Amino acid sequence: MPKMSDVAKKAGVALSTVSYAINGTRSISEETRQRVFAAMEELGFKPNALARGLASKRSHIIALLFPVIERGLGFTEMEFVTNATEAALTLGYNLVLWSSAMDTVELRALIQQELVDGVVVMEVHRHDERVKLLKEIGMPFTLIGRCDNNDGINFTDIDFHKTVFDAVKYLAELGHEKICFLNQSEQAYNEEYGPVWRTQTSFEQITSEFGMQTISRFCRSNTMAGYETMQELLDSHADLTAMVAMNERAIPGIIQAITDRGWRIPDDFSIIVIVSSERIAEMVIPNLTTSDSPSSEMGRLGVQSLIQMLEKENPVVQQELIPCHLVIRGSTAPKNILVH
Amino acid sequence: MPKMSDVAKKAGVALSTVSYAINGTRSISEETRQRVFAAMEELGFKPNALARGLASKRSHIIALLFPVIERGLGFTEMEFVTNATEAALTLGYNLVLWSSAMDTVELRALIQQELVDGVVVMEVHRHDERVKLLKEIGMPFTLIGRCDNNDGINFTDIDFHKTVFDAVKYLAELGHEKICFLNQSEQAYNEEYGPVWRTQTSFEQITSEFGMQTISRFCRSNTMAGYETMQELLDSHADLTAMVAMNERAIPGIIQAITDRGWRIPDDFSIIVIVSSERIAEMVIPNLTTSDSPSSEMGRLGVQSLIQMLEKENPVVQQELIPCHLVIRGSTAPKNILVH
DNA sequence: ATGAAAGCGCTAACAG
DNA sequence: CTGTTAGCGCTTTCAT
Repeated sequence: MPKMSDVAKKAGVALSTVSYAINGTRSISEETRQRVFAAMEELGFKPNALARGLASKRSHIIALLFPVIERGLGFTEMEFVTNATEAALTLGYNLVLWSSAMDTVELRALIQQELVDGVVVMEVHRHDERVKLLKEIGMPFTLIGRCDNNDGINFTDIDFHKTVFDAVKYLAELGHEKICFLNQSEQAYNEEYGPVWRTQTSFEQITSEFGMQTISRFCRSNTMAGYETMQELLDSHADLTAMVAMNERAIPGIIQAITDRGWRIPDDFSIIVIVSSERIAEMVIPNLTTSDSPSSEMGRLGVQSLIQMLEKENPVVQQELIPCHLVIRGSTAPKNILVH
Repeated sequence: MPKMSDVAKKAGVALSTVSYAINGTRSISEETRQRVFAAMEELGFKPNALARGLASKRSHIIALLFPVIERGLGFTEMEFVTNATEAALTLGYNLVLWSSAMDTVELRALIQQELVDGVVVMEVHRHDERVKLLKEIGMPFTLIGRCDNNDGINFTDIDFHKTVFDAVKYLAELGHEKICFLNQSEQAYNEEYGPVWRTQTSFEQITSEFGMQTISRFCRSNTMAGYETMQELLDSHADLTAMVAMNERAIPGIIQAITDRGWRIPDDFSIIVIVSSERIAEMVIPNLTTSDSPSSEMGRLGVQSLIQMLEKENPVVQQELIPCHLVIRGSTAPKNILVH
């Protein structure tokens, strides 16, 4: 592998000149620039990342604290990770994966290796130990999600309030008067996991603004839980005609419970799945009306935001709230005037 | 951040002694070892990854060439990535993500940065340019999947033949005589993408061994393609009673096409989805009989295999073939003796 | 069993 | 505009 000194020799310049030519850190006469690049080309030279990082104290590596599989998700995270990787690579960074389930001790140990320049944090909770740690250490970071107090903190999050609002509004316009919200697990809510906590809060507020009764349920993320929760729900509220759900894995159970009652979707019951994706929508027939998660965009933005704070001399605090995108498909319809 | 010289000073030993104590690269008296570790503890010292890598020429970073979203990608890949990350971290390595869609020029450029010690390659094709490149450069690598010629190459792959065999055998035992295979896209087959190519070949061979007619279809990975392909298929073969499918995203369309004919699953038609997962199985009611992909295991094994070849002085070539695990659920039943 | 010192391949003062 | 050189924080030979 050729090194910088080889390039310098071949170009007939000092080693540092090659470095400056590559990094553009100081002005260089066009002529020597040409010669240096020609020499690099000829030798197939690529700077050694480790040496560069050690000398400059910038590794050009960022870490992604990404979720282990457990909660309801899948596609959306994958999309997120794909786009984050792509964005990082495009900007000349490498993305390493760290588990979001890591405790603060493990996290601190990894950070102290000084391998990464910054961290993108997924699965953020309202009060997040990891965020506290990153702040304390002084490691640059950006959140996918947000905490309770976000002063001076970069984040990219879904606009859950607008997402819930749009869904409820759409159902209300279809004539539905009793709308239920089916959230993820109560445990996630108690842990104040952002998406679960925010959507719950927003739904309560929004239904009250609409003058509606607030009906909601927590539900673990699997088919059986969806079935049972939905059974219980319809037993308690026989006049329910619509639902907003944020629990992809419970969907088949929910649909089954509705079908078992002899009701049809969307004629007798409408359902919108929020923070979802086209792929989930198409897994079911009729295709689901969903509010699609802006995962790809967030992956890109999160990384870009982190990198700008690493590279700009005085970075601005970026706090982006991106709404989900409502896509109307086959699982929603005007309220059936015939009562069930 | 404390450095090694600080530890050495505090412990009253030479800098190199600290290094040897940490790496165990040469014997050290128990007493000094104690002192060194006490000093490290006290200072909260962690070796700098970049410096260590530069000096030792081993970064303890490996790259994962992982797929962009396009093919059937989803849960299984996510599981794979999660476990690979976990395994790497456990063994003291960091995993960086590189896109599997990268061409050989980009790949070469990244490799020449000498950031990574080895590469785990996903989405392997029978004749894979990237594999050729890695060999040529002399970069250690392991495949998730395999090529046509695997002499001396480490790989971890699914045992597609056994997977197809088990599925066909199970259906045959249920009395089904005409069984179709629904594969992924013809394009993937023409590109000789491992899973698509191998399952196709195996299915042809196995049905012929069973004395069955070989009926198969390629199908793009979306609901509509599934619907149309299934329509055409049932038009051509009205006496078909069972199917093996390796195309998760086409499933809803397939089911719809069956239902549209007035047939019920599994009474009138049985279906097994291979190289799938419990999560997919549960997305549909009745829950699908699937042959689950050993993604987690492969993620772990792939990484372990790569790391052993990086660390052992004379590594053995590891070539693992892992079968999918048939889980019988609600989409398969004995052949209905009443013809359709 | 331990120490001294020469790099690893770069970046970034410092000097002209 | 360019060259010289002192590190970055480790590993690893070479001594002792």
